[in-house]
Order: sequence, then C-alpha cells, then structure tokens
Amino acid sequence: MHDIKWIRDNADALKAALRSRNWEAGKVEETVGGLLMLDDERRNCIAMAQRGQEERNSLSKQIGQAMKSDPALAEALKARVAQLKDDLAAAEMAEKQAVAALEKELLELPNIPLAEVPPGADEHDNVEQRVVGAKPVFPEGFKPKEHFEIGEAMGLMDFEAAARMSGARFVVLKGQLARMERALGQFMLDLHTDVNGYTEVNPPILVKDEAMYGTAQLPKFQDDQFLALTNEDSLWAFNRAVDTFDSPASSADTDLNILQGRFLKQRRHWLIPTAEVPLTNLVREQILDEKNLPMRVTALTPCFRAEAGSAGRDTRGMIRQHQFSKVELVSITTPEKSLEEHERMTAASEEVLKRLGLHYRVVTLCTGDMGFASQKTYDIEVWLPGQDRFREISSCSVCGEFQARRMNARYRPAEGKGTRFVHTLNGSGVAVGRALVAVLENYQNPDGSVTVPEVLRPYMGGLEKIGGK
RNA sequence: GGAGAGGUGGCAGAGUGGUCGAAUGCGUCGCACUCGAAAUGCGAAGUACGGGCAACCGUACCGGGGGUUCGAAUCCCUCCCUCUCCGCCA
Repeated sequence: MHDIKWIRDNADALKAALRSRNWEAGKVEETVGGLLMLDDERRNCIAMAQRGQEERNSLSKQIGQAMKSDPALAEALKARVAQLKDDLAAAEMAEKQAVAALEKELLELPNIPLAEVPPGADEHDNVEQRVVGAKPVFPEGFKPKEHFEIGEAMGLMDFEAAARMSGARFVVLKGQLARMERALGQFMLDLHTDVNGYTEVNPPILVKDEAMYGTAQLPKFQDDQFLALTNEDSLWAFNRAVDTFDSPASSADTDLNILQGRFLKQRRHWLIPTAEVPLTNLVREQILDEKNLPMRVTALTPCFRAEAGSAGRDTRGMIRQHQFSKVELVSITTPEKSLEEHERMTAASEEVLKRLGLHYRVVTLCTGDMGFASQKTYDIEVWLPGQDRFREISSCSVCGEFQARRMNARYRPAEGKGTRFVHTLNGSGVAVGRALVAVLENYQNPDGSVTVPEVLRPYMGGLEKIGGK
C-alpha cells in the first residue's frame, strides 16, 4: 500500500508506474485523479470533525469546573454541547467513510517497480541474467519423457485416483516417489537452515483476512484463493444475526446482512497460497529492534491455489496443481539492506538447484510481468528436458515497504528516534513439486528408471535409483 | 463448547466518571559526578492523523467494534485474544 502523502507529491511517478504495469492510460488518470479527490475529501472531513471535537472537549472541561461553583452555568453549557452533538456525529461519520473510501482504493494499487526493472508488457520482455549448468545429455536417439509419463509408468504417480477423491489438478504420489518429494523438502530446509542462515518455522496454513490483506493476496486476488469455513461458522453467524434482530439491545447495526457479513468475515479462514503469507505476517503490527534485522525465516508448507484464471493451461502433470509443497524464504530488513538481501535470497534459492545438479537460468521480470506487491522480481527457471523448455521453479521478490505498510510492521532504528517501516522479501527456495518434476525429467534413464541425485540419497536411505526394471 | 479471571506505554504494573496520554518500577537516551566504568543524582522520551516554512498547535488512540454521558482507560453491550478448571479431540 502506498502513502497517500507520497502520492500527493508524486502523482506523475505513480501514473508512470501504473502504465508500466499495463494499465491503460485512461484508467490511470481516472484512478489517480480519484485518489487525490478522495484525499481532499478525507482531509476536509478530518478538519471538520476535529473542530467539533475541540469545541466539545473545551466546553466539557468548562462544565466540569462550573458544576462545582455555578450549576446554572453548567446547565447552560450542557445545552450548547447538545446543539453541537448532531453536527459532530455527522462529521465523525463522514470522516470515517472518507478514510475508508480512500483506504479501499489504496489497497487496489500495485507496488511501484524500481527504476532498474526492465520495461515490458509480458514474459517475452523479461531479461535473462545468467544461465547456470548445462542440459543433461541423453543417449543417441532417446527422447526424454515428460515427468508424468515417467511417474505413471512407474505406477507411483496417480492422477486418476486423485481425481476420484478431489477432482482435477491433484495428484497422488506413492512409494519412492512420495519419499523423494519428502526428501526434496527436507534437503531444502536443511540447506537453508544449516548453510543459508534461515530459521525454520512451522506456521499456520489457515489464516485470517487481515493476514491475506497484509501480503496483498486480498482484496484483489480473492478468486485465486481457497476459503475454509466450518458449517458451525455459518450457523453461528446466522443465529447471532437472529438474536440481535430479536433483541436490539444496542442501537448498533441491526441490518441482518451486515451482521452476518461481519461475523463470517471474522470467523472464516483462507488456505495459504504460499508460506509467504504466514511468514511475512510474523511481523505484522510488531516493532522490531534494528539489531534483530535482518530476520530470515523459512518454512515447508502445502500451498493451495484455485488457479481460477488458468483453465486449460498445464492441465497434464504436476506443473499446476491446486495443492503443492513449497519451501519459502522470507526476509525482513531495513530499507538500506533490502536490495542486497534480494541478491542473497536469490543465491540461496539457486544453491538448491546447483546442489541438485539442475540446469537453470535467472531472469529479471519486466514491469508488465511482475507480481502486484513486488518492486523487483527474479524468477529462477529450471530446464525440463521432457518439455524441452525452462519452467519457473522459484520467484524472489523484494517488496520494499509495500507489505509492511499494510501490516504496520516497523522497526526502531539503532540511531535516531521513532520507527520506520521494514522492508519485506519473499522467495521460493524452491517449489518442491516442480523440483520433483525437474529431477524426474533430468535424471531419467532410457530404461524408465530415475537416478537419485547425490544430495538426496541420505534422505532416501542411500537409494541410488527408483523405478525401472 | 461450559465456568471463572484477565487484556493499560518497549516490558512489568497502578488507576474504576472530569484537572489522565495515563502513577511507579525496569529498560532506553542525554547530562552531572568519575581518569574511565559501575553505582548515584538530574533530565528526556509513545504512535497515528490534520494544520503550519517552522517553533508549535489540534485531534484520536488504555485488545477491536458499538452504546450511555456535557465528559469514558474507568459504566453498559458485543466480538476477539490470554490464563485456570471442566468437557471433547488428533
């Protein structure tokens, strides 16, 4: 979320940023102009409400004094405050609405790309930074298979069983393949905790609205999320509404819909689409000491995505699932250190692929392809010989203070007074499901078996090979 | 889920209708004392928003939301969270 004061002074910079993210010119003008108008409105309302409050406070003080010495004067003053009351209530309501209206619009604005981010419309304009390793060499005449062909041939990857119980975009892994998935997750966590200086965290994977707003999955990307609601929740909200309706003890909102909506909103949970959400929200509403920064945390969690906008894409195999495992990296830093940390984090993710002996490249996403909350993003794409192309396996983003503002996450600088917003970074280190895909395709043998990469063997009881005859 | 007790500044912890943004202690920072440190003494310091070039002024904030009142940290309602006991449960 952006500081409206900053927008006031830098409207042109914001407009340029929105255009670089493929917003059409008319919408940009309309949006930014609308924000400035809402802000004027908000400040007018605040000024008006504050004048009323000031007058009320001052009269109330006088009443307190007059009560002791001159009761008649006190009564007269009370009458004056009573006159004020309606105006004041209206002004306070107007202020509340104006603040909420502006906030609602601000939450819809994406982060501003850093100047160094390459301009561009879509993934074709991303800029390759480096290529590491080399394509695996297969015997003459052997055409490498895709991961699902390998897995299904082994009888260890079952999409049909998954579909029977859960529908499309789920998979059942069995035997040594299930074990290899587990091994990959363990290997990554151990690398990040033992070598890369991250602290392992086991966070909730059901989170409240506030957490999802904090990292900016909400409000804009609601359709990508899974929502968790108990039957009890809906019954409870219903009964609450009826009770309140029957005995409106308070003169608060008695509108049934508003009540139900409010209660359900308080009780519902979202399934995390990435551990970025709980890990970053560790610092929500916290004031950290600078000496504890950078804070580096990692977690292996399931991730859930509705994949609402990707019907028909990657329908075969494990590339795009509703549920997948991922090791996530999150860093909380000072503003001065965040870009340096971004490089460090990307290197930490790359190390996973290096040790697995996988061929990959790193690209800088262009302005038009970058995520909503990001200032700058590196994608790591791993080589998949079965598909004969690079596929994203990690995405490392620096978000500046964008998420910190939404979460109100701050730190106290070692020097100087006050607090500043932290900078947040997140990256996959790496997607476990896709890593399994990559291992299967890169380490496959003509006999249908798959060689276990050296670094995974300790996690698989020394096993050197799975499947095959 | 039921019963009870709580939620106050960085932390601990007073305050139960007005002069309370809030005592006190710890911690933090500055100054004095000291060769230096410790101890001691004196002093400073919350966050956000609005106005102002600024000094500064104003407003809000005592878990969240609502209400009563001229006036709420304090009274009432409601939700959330924590603790204790009971119930249920992987």
